[in-house]
Amino acid sequence: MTEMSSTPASGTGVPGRIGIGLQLDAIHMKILQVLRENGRISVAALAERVGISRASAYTRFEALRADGVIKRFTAEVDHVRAGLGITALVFVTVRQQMWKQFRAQLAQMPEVEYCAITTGQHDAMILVRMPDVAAVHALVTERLASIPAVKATETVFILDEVLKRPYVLPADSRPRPSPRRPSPAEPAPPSASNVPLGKMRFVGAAEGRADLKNDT
Amino acid sequence: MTEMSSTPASGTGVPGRIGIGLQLDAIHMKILQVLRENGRISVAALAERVGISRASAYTRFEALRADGVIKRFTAEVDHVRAGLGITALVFVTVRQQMWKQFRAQLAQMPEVEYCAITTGQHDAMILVRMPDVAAVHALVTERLASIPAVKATETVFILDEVLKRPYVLPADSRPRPSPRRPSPAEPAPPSASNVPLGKMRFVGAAEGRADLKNDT
DNA sequence: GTTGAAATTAGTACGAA
DNA sequence: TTCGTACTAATTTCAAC
Repeated sequence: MTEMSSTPASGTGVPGRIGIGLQLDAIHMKILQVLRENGRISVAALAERVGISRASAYTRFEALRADGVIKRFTAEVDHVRAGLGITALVFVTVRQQMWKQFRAQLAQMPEVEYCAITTGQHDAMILVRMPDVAAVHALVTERLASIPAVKATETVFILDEVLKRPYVLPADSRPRPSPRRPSPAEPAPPSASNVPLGKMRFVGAAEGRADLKNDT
Repeated sequence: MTEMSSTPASGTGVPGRIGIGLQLDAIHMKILQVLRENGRISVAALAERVGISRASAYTRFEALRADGVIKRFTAEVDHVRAGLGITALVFVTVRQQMWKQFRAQLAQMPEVEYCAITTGQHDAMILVRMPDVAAVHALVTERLASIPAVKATETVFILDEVLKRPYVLPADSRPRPSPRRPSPAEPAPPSASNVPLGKMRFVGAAEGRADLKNDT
């Protein structure tokens, strides 16, 4: 009832993709930059730091949330302090045409913090946080290995997390003129089509992995 | 500013480990659980959801922040919407005794969202977000390859991020009795010492990597 | 640790530029 | 659109229990 960040008071109540039309300008970026470092800042303070009025800050803030640019606000918890001192990466090779099963099983594993489908020799990378090494072992050998969709796994332990930035924004790399396509006048920067990707030494996705989401 | 081990404004101004004395109980965990999903919830609403009084919620909230259990509050931004549509993992082999250099160079690369030191055949894993594939290529071949500490890299693209949980807590796996050591009476669960780690198929850290933080 | 007050601040709804 | 102001509602703080 007293939730601060509920989003019922917006026009579109569509759960999926909404508001793809919001063009982000420099002020939007600045707002994101502040918010990713201090997610609990008041909108008034945000307006002051960005250099706009409070009313504008409220409007933009709400627009960013409604459009899905800001997906959620979260607290970063020290997992060691919370009792999960061990972090491991599990690289999974998934049996073809069983991706749907794999995803379904993952959803039932709350200890998995992150899972990404990747190119390369493995199909997916999973990051898990566990109280001890034995728990990782149990997870991999008992729970993951018992999933039919899992063909093979390779586990690696994280010794230290050097850095974890809240979120990377384009402004971090270099001030791009605008998130639009470059005008035909200026010399086109190197694109994916004219760059020697072979130098990157990455392995393409295994065959049959192109269709990730619609699978039996 | 984006180093992980920063300790924001709190009573004790010690930069390193502070407040190691806070023992987390079930209510603390519940607070973390709520806060990781909704970082902008008011303390009043938090108290209501957790089932304690407002004052207690404030006390515990502040204690969690001061003790570093809650490291920061952040906004999760849709990187695609923000103009960074490509995510890649770069596995780096670091030249021995050049870890300090490697870390220093990483600090100057804002496009790096995450970096972890791992066991296995590679030494570090970096997650980068870029506007296009060409930018990844440029980063790897020009910026990373030019670092003396970097011996070799292997790049993999992320095709889809299946899940990203705000933060995993022990309560997610199963209700553990307490984050303390088990009493001698109960049968000890399998620990790291008596578990066949060989079945996990993970490769140990390369030699000379044990000393990660104090290096020349 | 909890309840209930006051003081402060946040969020909203208008106008005007 | 953005800004500035006033109004309303909420939160935070501080008191006593």
